[in-house]
Amino acid sequence: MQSNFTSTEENYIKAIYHLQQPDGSVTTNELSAKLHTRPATVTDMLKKLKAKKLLHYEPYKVFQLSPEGKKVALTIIRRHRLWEFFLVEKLAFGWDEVHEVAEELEHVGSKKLVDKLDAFLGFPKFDPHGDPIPDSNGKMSIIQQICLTELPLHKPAQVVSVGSQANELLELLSHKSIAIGTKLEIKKKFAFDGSVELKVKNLAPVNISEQLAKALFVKPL
Amino acid sequence: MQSNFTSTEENYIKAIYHLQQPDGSVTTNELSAKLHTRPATVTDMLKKLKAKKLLHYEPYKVFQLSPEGKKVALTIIRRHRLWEFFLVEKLAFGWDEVHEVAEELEHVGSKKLVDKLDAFLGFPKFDPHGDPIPDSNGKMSIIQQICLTELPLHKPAQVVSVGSQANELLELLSHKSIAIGTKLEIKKKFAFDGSVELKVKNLAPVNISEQLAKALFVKPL
DNA sequence: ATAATTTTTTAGATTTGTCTAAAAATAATT
DNA sequence: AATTATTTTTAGACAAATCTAAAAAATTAT
Repeated sequence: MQSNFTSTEENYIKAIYHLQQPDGSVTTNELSAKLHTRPATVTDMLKKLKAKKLLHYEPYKVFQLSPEGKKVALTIIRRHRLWEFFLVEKLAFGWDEVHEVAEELEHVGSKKLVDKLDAFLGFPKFDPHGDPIPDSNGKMSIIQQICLTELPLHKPAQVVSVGSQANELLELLSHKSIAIGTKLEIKKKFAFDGSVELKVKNLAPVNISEQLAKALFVKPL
Repeated sequence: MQSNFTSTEENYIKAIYHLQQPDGSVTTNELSAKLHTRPATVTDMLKKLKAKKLLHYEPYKVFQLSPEGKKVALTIIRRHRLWEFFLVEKLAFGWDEVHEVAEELEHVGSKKLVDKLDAFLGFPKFDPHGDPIPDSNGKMSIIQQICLTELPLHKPAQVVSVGSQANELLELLSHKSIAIGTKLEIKKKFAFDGSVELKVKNLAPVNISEQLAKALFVKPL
């Protein structure tokens, strides 16, 4: 009864899931870019995933996961986010250095392991990046979060997630002393370049670029 | 600076290490049997490991790990035993059901992960089967343990390790209520079949076969 | 609507880890 | 010592995941 897909297949499934969120479909080129493989390689895998009934796919058309594929994706995401939580909460990793390691741990498939880990961690609902952790049935909590660019001036809010796990982003955030849970408010918006001036309690105001603001998601308080 | 061997290579290295203990050398057939692959397949891998300077090997001769190979083996064994400890102590796995899962986790190579896990667990010296855990330099504690077959009559002793992790063995031990740490003594030895009668405090005497006695290692108290 | 461009797929090759069958080397027997 | 048996290696093939180069389909532009 254990899933039994290769790590490679799992990586494709996960990538398709993320690209098709919330309800769209995905193209060969998008997936090829995300996984850093050539389009020809992607095509081969699409045929394999279709044969395993995980994917709705017809040649030259856009594609999306089947319900079974989506279920598999959620179990992989569950494993990934539980391990991230473990690494930060128990092993004292920085929240910006867990992604690569979790990327490996997520492919250990034992359901018993994952469920016991979940229990050991106290059934956490969100990972250290603020992303929801699916439970053993694939259900996730939804956070009402908005992009920092949509936060009104002077409205207190708390950072709940970041738009990607790119190292460059995480490095910049740590440099600016911004992390999940940081409470902040916007003091000023600059129309010229879209940059905004943030105020975090006890810290000097910082100016962040529009790109960075777009990668931050907050919950108004 | 991360090792960077494939899981398959790591499995060969580990198997060679165990077969060559304490100082002997290994044959193609032995390794083939241990890994359930054909001798021809083993030969291919031996050439690859030799090319990577992990193995002393000449065609048609017995072989053994080079010092570098041994170092790699010890890091794999370290990972395996730390994860076994984690699974039993933190996730409440039975000590007889952790082997397969640890077999997967051991291939996650991040040194930082392993060292932080080690610290989280309190730098344990022995895994749940009583086997010593190498430290981050590859050093292991040695236990002065003897085989149960060598334990004198009426000498109290404590089980410290088992000869293999075969499921059949672990099942039998759990049926007989014998585990690592169990204190026992031998009440009688039967010359006819080598079986022995054991007494564990608060339990009725049990008779165990010679095969089983050979798989149990104890520390006289 | 036809031509040009982009996207996607097909075809053929490569690497890793495996296999079977046959050949070569070593070990055991008579 | 010569023959037989066993062990090990070589040779050739296959599946998985990747690549490059070329062909086919779809999209965009003129």
